[in-house]
Amino acid sequence: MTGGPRRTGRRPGLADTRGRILDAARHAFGERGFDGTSIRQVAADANVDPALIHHYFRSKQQLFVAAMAFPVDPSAVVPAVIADGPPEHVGERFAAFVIGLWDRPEVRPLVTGVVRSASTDPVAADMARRLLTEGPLLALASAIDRPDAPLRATLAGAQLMGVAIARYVVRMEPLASMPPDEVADLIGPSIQGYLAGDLGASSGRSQR
Amino acid sequence: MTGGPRRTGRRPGLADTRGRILDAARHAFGERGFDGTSIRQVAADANVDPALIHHYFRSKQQLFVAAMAFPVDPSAVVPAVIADGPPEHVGERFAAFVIGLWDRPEVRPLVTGVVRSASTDPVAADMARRLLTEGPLLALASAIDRPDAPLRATLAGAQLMGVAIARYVVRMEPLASMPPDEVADLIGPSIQGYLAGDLGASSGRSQR
DNA sequence: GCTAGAATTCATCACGCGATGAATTCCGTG
DNA sequence: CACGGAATTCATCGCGTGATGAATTCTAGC
Repeated sequence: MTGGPRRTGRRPGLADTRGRILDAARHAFGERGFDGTSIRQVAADANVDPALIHHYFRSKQQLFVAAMAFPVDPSAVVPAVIADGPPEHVGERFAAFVIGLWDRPEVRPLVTGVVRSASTDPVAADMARRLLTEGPLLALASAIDRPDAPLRATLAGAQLMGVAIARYVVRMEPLASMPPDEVADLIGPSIQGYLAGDLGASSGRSQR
Repeated sequence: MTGGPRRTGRRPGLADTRGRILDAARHAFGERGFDGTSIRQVAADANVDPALIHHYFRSKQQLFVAAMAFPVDPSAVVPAVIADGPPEHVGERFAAFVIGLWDRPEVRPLVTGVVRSASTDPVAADMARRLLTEGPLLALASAIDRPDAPLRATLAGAQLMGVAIARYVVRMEPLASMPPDEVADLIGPSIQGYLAGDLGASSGRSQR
C-alpha cells in the first residue's frame, strides 16, 4: 500500500523460471497450437512478464522448438524394438511402443502441439515429418529386408498420425478414451502389414 | 488522373462477386487454414473490398462454413459403394472412392482446409468429425453385419485422415505424388480389415 | 424517369499480437 | 564491500486483425 509506482528490476525467490515458462508453453501449444497460443498468455500462465520470454528464448518460434523438444532418442528405440521379439510382429511392438509413449502425460502435449501446429507452421510441419516417417519408422522399415522401405515408412507413419489426430486432437470415440494397449492392439496388424506385408493386395500389379 | 478522391458506391460490371469471394476463400483456407487466412487477404485475391465480405457472409466463421460446404451427398454414396461389387472388398471400393474424390481439384482445398483448421477451430473440428467418421463411414460400418460398428468406423476414419494429412498437408513422399488409384490400392486392405476383419488379431482377447 | 433496394467502397475502431530497449534490482564472485 | 552480469519489469512501437456504419452508386421494377 505504498502507492508509489511498481518498480522494475529483478525479483527474489521463485526459482526455475525457465522451466515454468517451458511448462506453460507446452501446455498452451499442446491445447491451442502455435497460432492459437500467444506469448502474453504463456507469460500469464507462468506468472512472468512477457518480455522475460523473449529474454530466454529469442522468438516465439524458438520457444516452440524448445518446448516441443522430444525426450526420447529415436536412434535408440529401433534396435530395441527389433531385438525385443519375433520379426513377424515388429510392427505390433513398434505400435505399442509409440502409443504407450504418446499416452504419457508429459509427452502428450508434445504430440498434440506438433500435430496441431503442423497444419500451419512450416517448422512444425518439418518436425512432424522428421518425428515419425523420416526418423525411426524409416530406420525400422529399412531394417526389414523388403523393397520400398520409404513407401512403407510413409504408409505406417500416415496410419499413426491419423490415430494421433483422431485420439488426441479431434477426440473421436471410442478411440479417444480407450486404454493405450488396446489401441496398439487394434492398429498393430495394420502397421505390421505396411512394414512387412505384401503391398496393395487387392490387385496384382507392380508397386510404384 | 482526375486527382480527386476515389468515390465510394457501387461499381459496374464484374458479376459473380460472391462466387469469386468463395473461390478465393477456398484457396486461402485450403493453403493456410482458418487462422492463417485473413479476410483482407481473401478480399485482395478476389479483387474486392474487405467490407464486402462482411456484407455477404456476416463473419469469418460463416465465410469458412460457406466456402467449405461439401459438394457430395454422403447419404447417397454408401449404398452405391455397397452395391458396386462383392462385400469382401467393400473397404477397398470405399477407399478408392474417397481418395478419388479428394484428388479432384475442386475438392482438395476443402479437405486440406477442414483438416488444417480442425486442429484449432472447433467448428472445423466438428466438420472433420462429421465428414468422415460420423457420416458415411459409420453408415458403411453399420451396414456390414459385424459388431463394434462405431469402433470400426473410427479406426477406418483415422486411417483415411492420416493419409489425407500425409499426402496433402505434410506432403510426405512418395505418398504425396502418387496416382490416386495406387494410393487407394495400398490402403484399401487396411480399410477393409478395419471395417470387416477380425479386430486386434495379435492377441486373442475380447474386444472393448 | 423514379425510386427502392442491393452492391460496393471508405474511413475508422478497438484490440491483441510479437518484439524491442532501457531501467532496475538481485546475486555470486573477488 | 564492490561490482559485473543475470534476471525481471515497464513502457512502448508498429502492425495486422475482424468488425462496423455511413456514404455512394448502380440496377431492376414500376
